[in-house]
Order: sequence, then C-alpha cells, then structure tokens
Amino acid sequence: MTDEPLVLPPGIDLLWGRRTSGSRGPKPGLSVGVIVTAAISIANAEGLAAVSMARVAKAVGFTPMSLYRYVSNKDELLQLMWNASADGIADFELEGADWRARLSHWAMKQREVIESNIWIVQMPMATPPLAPNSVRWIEYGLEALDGTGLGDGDKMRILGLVSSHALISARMAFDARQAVAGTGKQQLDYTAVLRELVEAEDYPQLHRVVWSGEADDEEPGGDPIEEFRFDLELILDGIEARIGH
Amino acid sequence: MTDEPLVLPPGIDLLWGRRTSGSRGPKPGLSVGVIVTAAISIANAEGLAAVSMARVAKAVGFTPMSLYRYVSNKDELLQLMWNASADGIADFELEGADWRARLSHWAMKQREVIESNIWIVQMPMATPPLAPNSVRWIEYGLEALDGTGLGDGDKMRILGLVSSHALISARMAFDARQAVAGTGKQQLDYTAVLRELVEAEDYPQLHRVVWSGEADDEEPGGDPIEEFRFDLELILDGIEARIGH
DNA sequence: CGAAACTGTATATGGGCTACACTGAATCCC
DNA sequence: GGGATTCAGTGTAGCCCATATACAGTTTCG
Repeated sequence: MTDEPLVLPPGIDLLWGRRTSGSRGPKPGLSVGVIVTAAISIANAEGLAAVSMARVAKAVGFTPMSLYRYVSNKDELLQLMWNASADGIADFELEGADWRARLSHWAMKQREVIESNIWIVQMPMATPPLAPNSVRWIEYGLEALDGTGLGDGDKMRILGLVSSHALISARMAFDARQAVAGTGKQQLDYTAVLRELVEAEDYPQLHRVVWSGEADDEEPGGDPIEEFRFDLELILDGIEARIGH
Repeated sequence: MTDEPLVLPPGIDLLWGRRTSGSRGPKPGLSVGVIVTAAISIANAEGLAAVSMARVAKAVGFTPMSLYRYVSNKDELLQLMWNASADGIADFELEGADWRARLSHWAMKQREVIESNIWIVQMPMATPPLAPNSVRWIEYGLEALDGTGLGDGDKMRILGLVSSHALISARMAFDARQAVAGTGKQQLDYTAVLRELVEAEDYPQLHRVVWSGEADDEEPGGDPIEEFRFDLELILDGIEARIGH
C-alpha cells in the first residue's frame, strides 16, 4: 500500500495522461495525436508494414528523429495506434435484454472495430490490455455479464476468450482476402490445394471432407461474419452451460 | 480438372517433397534440415526476433547468402520452422473413449507442442495450414470428432476454434512470463496497475473486480494450463450443446 | 574435353531503428 | 535585462536487416 512509483508499461503512462512536460523551450509543432493519426492512416492504406518512423515523419512533414520527442520508440507508437483505433468506444451503448444478447452485441462490435482497422491483426501482441480504451471495453464486457452469477475470474476469462476470438476471426478473414488478392498470382484455392496433396490412404478423414461438396470453407465464398457468429454462438452455448441455465 | 501447374504457397512445395534438384555441380554442404534445426535452436534460446539469416548462417558455419540456395527467403524459413516444430506428431495417438475426451486430449497436446516451441506465438500468421504436420494434425482432429454427427464444415470450424485458442492461450501465458521476467525491472503486476488506474466512478464493474480478492487473474500465480482447460471445457460444452446431447 | 549446372562467396543496395551531438528558440529566475 | 535552463527539431552516423547480382570454383553429362 505504499506509494511506490509504480512502473507502467511503455506508452501506458502517456495514454493515461501521466507524462508531464515542462513549460520551457519552444512550443511543440507536433503532437502525439497528429503522429498517431498519421500512422493509422498509413496502416489503413498500405498495411502495418508500411508504418516506419521515416514514413510517418514524412507524412507529418517532419524529420524522422523529431518523432522521438513525442514517442519513446516505435513499439510505443504501435501501442498508441492500437488504443487510438478504438477511440469512439466511449459512445458504445450496450444493447440486449439478456446477457447473451448483450455479450453477442459486444463481441460483434469488437470484431467490427478490428475489421475497420484491419492492420490490427498484423500487430505483434504485447502487454495485457491496459490502454484506456481496452479497459473501457472490459468494463462494458463485465456489464454485459452482470447478473449472470459468474465469478469474477470466470467473467474475465470469458471476455478474454471472446476478444481473442474476435481477433483471430478477423485475422483469418484478412488472410483469406490476401490470398485471393495476392500479387496478381493465381488465387490460392485452399480446397484445390488440399485435393492435390491429401491422399486418401494417408488422410482418410480429411480426404473425404475435401472431396465432399460441403468443404467450401476458407474460401472467399463463406461469409466471415457468419463464421464468426457460428463460433460465437458456440462459445455462448458453452457459457450458458456454465451458468447452468 | 485439368492438370494445371497448381501454384503452391512458398515453402509448401518443398515440404511435400515437390522441389526437385538436378544432379550436376558440387554436393551441397548444407541441407534444409540443418538450417531449420539451427533456426529453431536460436528461436528457442533467444526468441524469434533473434532469428536472422546472418545469425542462422553463423550457427551453421556458412555465409548468409548460402542459405538462399536452400530456402528462397526468410518467410519460407519461418514456415519450415513452424512445420518442423510439430515433427514427431506422426507418433501421436488419439486417446479417449468419446469425442469429448479425444478432442480434449488433442487440444492439450497442441498446446503442449506450442509451449515447448514458444517462439511460435511470435510468428506472423500466414497461410492457412498446409504444411504436412498441420494437415496431419487436422486429420487427427477430424478423427476425434468422428461419429459426432457434426457436418464437415462445422468440424473444420471447431478445430480451427480450438487450435486458435491453444495458440492464444500459450501466447497469453508467454506474455505474462515476459512481464515478470522483464528487463530486471519491477514486476508488472496487472492487478496493481489496474487498481492504480481504474477509478470507481468511471469503471464500477472493473473497479469492483480488481479490488475483490478473487482477481488473481493474469498473475503468475494462476496456472495457465488450468486456465486453458477452463476455456477448453467451455468450448467443449458449446460443442456438446451443438451436437444436442 | 568442353559445356552446363550447381554451390558457396563477396559485394552492394536499400531499408529499418535509434544514439548522439548539435542549433536555436522559449522560458524562468535573479 | 541577462544569463541559465529547458526544450524542439535536425543531421549524422552506427548498426542491423533481407536480398539482388555477379562471380569463382566444382561436379557431372554428352
């Protein structure tokens, strides 16, 4: 309970407004917000790989090194982008009569945010969710599960499970799109490739699946949103079983 | 049904033994296997970030460029590593009387493999699973779900869901360990940080969770395996509900 | 014996992050 | 007001990375 300095992960202090700066010297010509916005712009337009310090600096009209006055390194910039991508979350309104509808809504919204900032799926995972928007989001999730009788630990784990699945789902959809819109190359047809590689005697189960009609799986035809909903419903069923009702 | 060349993703042709090489010229002093083994060694010892072409080349005693005679680029090397990490999977024996026990066993084994090649969690996701070991693994998964009456598409999606969760679970455990064993810095106590940041009036739910005793969540104390099992059971419950019995 | 094919190397290009030293401007304090 | 302090932005340079290209040396085939 002593008032120790409390080390925060990089960028977190800045996000929570805990990084102070003196009043001497020239006025800053730039701001963290401007930098992060520019970086997100680039990421949305050209993918996360296109986000380099030099590239961002050019976008805001400064030299690369100037960015380091606002952001201590690139990793921190990435964290800030991740948080900023969820700006506007404060306006989120939890909808639904029961926990199931609410959590479903919560999950779909999360996937939506990821989808509209698709570079998120290329982000290296880092610290646990400590950014303000993440915390806010967890708060909403807990609210959705309020009154279910679940323990706190269970609630948190369930939210983690659902969140991580929203991310995975978006990533898989993204990968599928990439494969199709590849470098002008022939479309990567997952099923066709498997049909070529999978011999009946070595892989009886998979061979049957791949040659049966139904296996339109990873293909662009299958609606990723529907697939996500499938998984989500399955998880929700699991939660329901856990709640015991 | 024509016999078109069928473009395979990078590395996949090599993995399935479909890359031929002439017999002229000097005998190779190196092999893909040696390179991949060395790369995995480095990744296990120092993390995936330490795996660079130069680093691997030094490990095998050749110049960096020599590796390109065996591997067409770094990305391909990563795919080969990913596949090689699951070598030995052929000996896997599916255990369990019913599908639930079998799938559970399947999932736990998968997490185990990831855990013992923990750099996998740092890998950029790429193509859908087409490497031999991945395909073999799916085969086992289908076998586990055999006789459940589930449709092929559902089976595949369920396997994807469980797999992705094994990966996420391992990643979260890894991140937690990282946070603790950080750069000699003070341990990042998730709960403590949240207690500092989360105000009761702004985040009533989370505030309560964080200040209640139970919230020993992301902490090293909580056994990651147990947490994985929790999520897994939840998913299994969902599947059971789906099967309708 | 060429000619062809192949291995491994050396060199060089272009990109990345960021430490460091520096200039000049704004502010504070005496 | 004037010096000291603090800070913004720049330029340079170091080090790492992946890999294209050209080449030297070696093996095999016709």
